[in-house]
Amino acid sequence: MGNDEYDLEYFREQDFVRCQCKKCGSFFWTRDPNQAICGDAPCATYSFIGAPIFSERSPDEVRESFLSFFDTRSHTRLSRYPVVARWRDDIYLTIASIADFQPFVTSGKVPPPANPLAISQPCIRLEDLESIGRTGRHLTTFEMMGHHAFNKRGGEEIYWKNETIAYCDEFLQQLGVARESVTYKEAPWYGGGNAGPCLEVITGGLELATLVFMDLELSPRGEIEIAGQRYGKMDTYIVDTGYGLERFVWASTGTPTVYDAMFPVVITELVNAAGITHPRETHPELIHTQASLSGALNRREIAQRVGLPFEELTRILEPIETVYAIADHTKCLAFMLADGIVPSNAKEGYLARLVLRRAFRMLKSLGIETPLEELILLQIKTLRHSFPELERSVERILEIVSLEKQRYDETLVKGERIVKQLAKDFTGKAEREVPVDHLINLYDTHGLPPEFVKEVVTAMGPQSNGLAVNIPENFYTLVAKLHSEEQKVELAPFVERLQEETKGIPATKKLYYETPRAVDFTATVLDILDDSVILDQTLFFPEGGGQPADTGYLTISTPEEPGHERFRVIDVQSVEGVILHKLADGRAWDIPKGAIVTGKIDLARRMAHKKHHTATHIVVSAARKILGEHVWQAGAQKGEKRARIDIAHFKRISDDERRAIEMLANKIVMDDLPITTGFVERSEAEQRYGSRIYQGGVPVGEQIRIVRIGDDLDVQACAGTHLAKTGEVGPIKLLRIERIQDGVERLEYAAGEAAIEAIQAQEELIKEAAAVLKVPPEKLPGVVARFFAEWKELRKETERLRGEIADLELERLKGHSQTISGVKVIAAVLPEADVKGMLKIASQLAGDNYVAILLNRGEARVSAVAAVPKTLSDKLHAGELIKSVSGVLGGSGGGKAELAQGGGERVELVDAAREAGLRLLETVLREK
RNA sequence: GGGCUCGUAGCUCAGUGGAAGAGUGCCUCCUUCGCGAGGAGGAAGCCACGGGUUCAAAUCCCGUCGAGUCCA
Repeated sequence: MGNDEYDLEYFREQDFVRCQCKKCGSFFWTRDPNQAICGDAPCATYSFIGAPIFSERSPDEVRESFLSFFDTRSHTRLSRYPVVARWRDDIYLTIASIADFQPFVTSGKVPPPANPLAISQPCIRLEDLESIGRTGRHLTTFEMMGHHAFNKRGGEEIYWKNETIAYCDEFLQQLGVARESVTYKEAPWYGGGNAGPCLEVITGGLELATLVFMDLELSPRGEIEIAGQRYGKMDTYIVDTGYGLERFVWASTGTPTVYDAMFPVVITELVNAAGITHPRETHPELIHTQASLSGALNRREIAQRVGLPFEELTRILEPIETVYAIADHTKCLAFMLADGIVPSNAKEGYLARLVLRRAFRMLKSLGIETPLEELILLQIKTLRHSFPELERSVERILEIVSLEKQRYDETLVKGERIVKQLAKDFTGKAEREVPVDHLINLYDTHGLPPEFVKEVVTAMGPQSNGLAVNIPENFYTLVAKLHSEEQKVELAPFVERLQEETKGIPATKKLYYETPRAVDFTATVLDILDDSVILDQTLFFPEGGGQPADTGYLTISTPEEPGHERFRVIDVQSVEGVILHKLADGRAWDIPKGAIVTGKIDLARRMAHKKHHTATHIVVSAARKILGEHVWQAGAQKGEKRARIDIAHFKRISDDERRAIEMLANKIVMDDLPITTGFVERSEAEQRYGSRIYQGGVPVGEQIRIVRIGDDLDVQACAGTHLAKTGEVGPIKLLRIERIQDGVERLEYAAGEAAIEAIQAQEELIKEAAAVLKVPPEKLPGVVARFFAEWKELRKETERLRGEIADLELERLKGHSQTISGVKVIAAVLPEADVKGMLKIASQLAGDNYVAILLNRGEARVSAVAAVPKTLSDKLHAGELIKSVSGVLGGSGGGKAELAQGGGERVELVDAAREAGLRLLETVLREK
């Protein structure tokens, strides 16, 4: 990016000068020709602490003044998007206002909902979690106020750089910011695959806004290099501005931190609950100085500047910093949970759990008893004027947070036991310090942060035997390193090639939408690609949205020879609107280009898919009714015999809920509601139905296909084939529910004929089971329970009887002993005995100073047991003895010196094995 | 989406290839005016489930189900 990017008419007209910062060397534009530094942290300090830049404004006032400023300048005001970015597959959270329009609007594939537009978008960023509360300016949740203009090369330009800066200048002046105090700093921006020149808008040492002129995208053959990657010009160029709402509020109050400006109510509540005093009251001057310097210097440097030991400064600041962080986290959670994130061990749910657990930990560290959910509700109360929608979710938030608290407490209790056990394991060892890899392992597998491990070990006192826990500075980096080696596989080049090759081919006409009930059609062959045929139009539905492809036949028809050759269609795929029909046995090349073909789809298969697809919409809508508004489809797969959906829910679905969902789904079927489908303008659909239409994913294109059941009972953007009325689905049977990850439940169900088949199969199972027991099916549970109880009784009885038999055998065998070299020996074949019994007999014989070799004789296997009295066991190893006996039997064996077992399959050699054992005894005992 | 743990008596867990264990709780009896407590004895296990390897599997391998946790 060259310097000319910033050499703008507006700057020249307004008598700006371009200067270079004496400290950081970056270039900036200012109306003050004597300005030496860029004015940004860390080059400058905050000059507005205690001296607001303009008159005090509430968050609501700042937002309204921004939006109405752009209202009157022909921008359309948009309502906010959710903080969870469901429309994107590359990020979980909405991290900027422009994120609402990526990737399809920014790339030009989809027109913007309005142009130009203005929005105040709540965003969540968790990258700097550790800094929250400490720096005075970092927030996990902030509102990015943005005005955006989407320009297309060759089209009419909405506006570009000059207007953007003029708007900014004017807006700041309207608020009362002095013209000369504003600096525009050049700061090339890149991120998320895009890049472009950018100006940071700074006053009072604080960056209030960022004006990005996005016109580059990642491109391997691009001419511009930024941070080691190559970028090329985009087909579009976009004004992407971000005005930090919280920064404006802060600048208007001049409080020590942005938290004091944004969360006065929550902070007061927390300070009281913790029984501390805000250091603003106890150390007003210190706080003023430290706040002013906080953008420019680190904690150690500030301590030096104010003449306090580092530890002393930390002691004063730490409690209030924790309060700040809790205030921040409660707002973050209010948005996350209200927008439907379900805490989980994976995906966006994990991020919610991360924040929840940090909040729990911080509350505990301050000794605050107030439940977290109450603090979140307090946040919602203070936010309700701007975001009334948060209040709708209060009940669910209460339940989720208290459930999470319970889970958190459980892992801590469990963690404490694990750590104590670990400490015990170390008592015998020479090491007096827990190795780092142990700490990493505890965190990775059990979620126990090293600080917690240290706490527990310290609390053990003398019991820990002086065990030390030293936490390395870079602990979390080490954890990250552990995971960094997992690399992802690249997008298959195959798909890219297909995209390349289908570029010149017109999109296939989709007859399956136009004539949904048709079975056959005629079409012209446009091209052949690999194993696939491309037609000008088709009835074959390509795989997509969890619905498998249609199958069927293509038949070549020439006027002379109608229907002379038939080809099986085994798969159908859509590549950028071009539909590929894959033929069996690679026979696509047997069809000439330009040929007229007739196609016929497998109707039974298509009907089964339709039923399962419509059933999917019905089940999701039923689940939403029964479980709550947060239920969100996380994935789906339809088939001929069954279908499944994954939905977000914060606890296991109970049997009662399962039955209620099944019943409601079938009621929707019985109500025989009409299903309407049709293409609608994207922005119109979004405005009318909200983001719930994207349950099944976000389609590309200006027009999206909307499928509605009844009177908006369920509305989704969906490309699949559907029935005309819910009654056609037939019965819906929930087959099973499994939890595929924490917070995500998978429902499996069958619809139509498949449902009946599933019910019949279940019936058959019960019938078969009942037939075995010769009882009527309804008696099954009772009888099975009784049988199981009886089986356990009998097992115990057998055990007892075996013991008795062993005792009897013991006495009998003693009468059959022989003496070898002065040692009493019993070697016997006990045809009926079991291994356990033989072990018992043998060990008792050994207790009475006999050497025992016992063999049983099963149908296919001989088991052998040997026992040697303790006094002899150093001379004669029972394991060795049994090895030689078992060797004869074609097997092996082993065990302890006093008791061993083995066996083999040569049943006919039992007696030979016994003899072999005796011979070995003779040899060994003679040597003794 | 990927990684790592775990599933054994009602509960908490040991056992890592050769006879299923401990602590705690439970039951009975003894001691005591009674309670707390102490002593003696006892009951309690499909070692999650299904395969495989082996003479032998709670233990090793594969799969299923259930749970925990970290990372993107």
